[in-house]
Amino acid sequence: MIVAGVTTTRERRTQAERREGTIAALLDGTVRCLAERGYAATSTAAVCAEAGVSQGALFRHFPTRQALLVATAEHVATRNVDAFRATAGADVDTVDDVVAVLGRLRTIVLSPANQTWRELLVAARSDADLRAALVPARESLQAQMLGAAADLWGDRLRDHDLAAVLSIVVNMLDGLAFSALDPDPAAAPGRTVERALRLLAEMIVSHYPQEHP
Amino acid sequence: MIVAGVTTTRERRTQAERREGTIAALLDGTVRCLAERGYAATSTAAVCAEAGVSQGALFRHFPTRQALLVATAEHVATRNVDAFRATAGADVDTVDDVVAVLGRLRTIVLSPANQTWRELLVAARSDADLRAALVPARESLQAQMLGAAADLWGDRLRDHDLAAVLSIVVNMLDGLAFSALDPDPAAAPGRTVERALRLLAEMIVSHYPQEHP
DNA sequence: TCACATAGATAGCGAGCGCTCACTTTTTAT
DNA sequence: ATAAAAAGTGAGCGCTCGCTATCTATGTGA
Repeated sequence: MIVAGVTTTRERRTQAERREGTIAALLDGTVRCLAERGYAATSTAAVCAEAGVSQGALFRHFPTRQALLVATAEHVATRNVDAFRATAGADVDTVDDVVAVLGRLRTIVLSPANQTWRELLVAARSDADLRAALVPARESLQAQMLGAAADLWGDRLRDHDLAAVLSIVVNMLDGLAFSALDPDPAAAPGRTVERALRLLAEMIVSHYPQEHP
Repeated sequence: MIVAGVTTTRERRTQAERREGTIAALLDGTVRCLAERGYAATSTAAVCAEAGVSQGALFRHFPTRQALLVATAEHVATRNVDAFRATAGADVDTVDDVVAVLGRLRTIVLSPANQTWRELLVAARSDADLRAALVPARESLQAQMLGAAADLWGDRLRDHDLAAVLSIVVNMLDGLAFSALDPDPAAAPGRTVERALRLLAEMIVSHYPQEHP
């Protein structure tokens, strides 16, 4: 005990603040574990070590490991949409514009938050409960990405093509991220990826409705 | 013991035949486990149950679980190339031709053999040894797919665009397969995938070098 | 035929997993 | 001030995992 008037360095927090703090630490720890070590190595013990809390604290707030993972999925889903929206507002007039946008989208897709989301998607394939829990987050994510794509290309592509272009772009970038065997990005021989992205940009721009000069 | 002349139902096999038989059973069992239950649930016990052999038999032929998985990866890599090559030889003159080819490629990508390969790719991301072991198979796979693509589009696309188109197509199909949350394929709302594939086909055909009539 | 090498089966070990429980510490309500 | 409630701790339980040791069955070469 400390003499009155000289407070300890430990700050006083309400129960709600403590609760939110450790939950946030657990979610962040889970994201880091999933992105760095993968789904299988994301044990409750590993998450707790990363978050700096005890296992008892984890199981106070999440009844099961899967509940923690589902909460993490919803956590990163919102982050991913925000990052995706941030790319909107750029120009997409020329091929070079589109190449720049695709490059920025690529770095977003390779980010830890997206890596986490992908890890959970794969795990959900063999886990019916996780799969069901991921569906809502996934649908809202897709809807919001479509909205962001409309901001980008809304006056360049008709609605009919918008969703299709979005599907091509994000699935290709996801496919690249999934099957990247080299830890270093852009280590592919001959810069195939760069050429593929430029070709895709050319294809997209050439499908803009013709303007009559 | 049975009287001479009346052989038992059990056939007599050489040691080499027994060996190859159980190894083949183990590899097939591993493929089935990976495709149906996923990487984490592909335990040595599960594989042995699927293959109908004992754990002792498994560890006689494969010193470790990872060795079994690496062998399985090389096993399916060759299968995948064969399936991919089989799509070559079709026409790709019209948009409808290309749509048909993309549809066939899509079913190949969704096959169990490819699902297995994808499961191993993801696991390799957080397992340096598995990753290193997968690199050769992956490179030969890419090279052979490029060869098959040349058979398909060799006289329609110049070399410069060939690898780029291949990258777009297979990465998009892989991305679709990776992030498919619905067990039923083509259950997406509004047939977005079909429209995306058709748009991609249109884009590819419209990038054929112009012929002067 | 028979000693030997190879193939396969079975029991079980140590480690790590998800999770529980008895307990202490901190905040809140009276 | 004090009792109740909530948050957080850490030892440990039951279980499954990859893997080993020991044993039996089967084919091989002399």
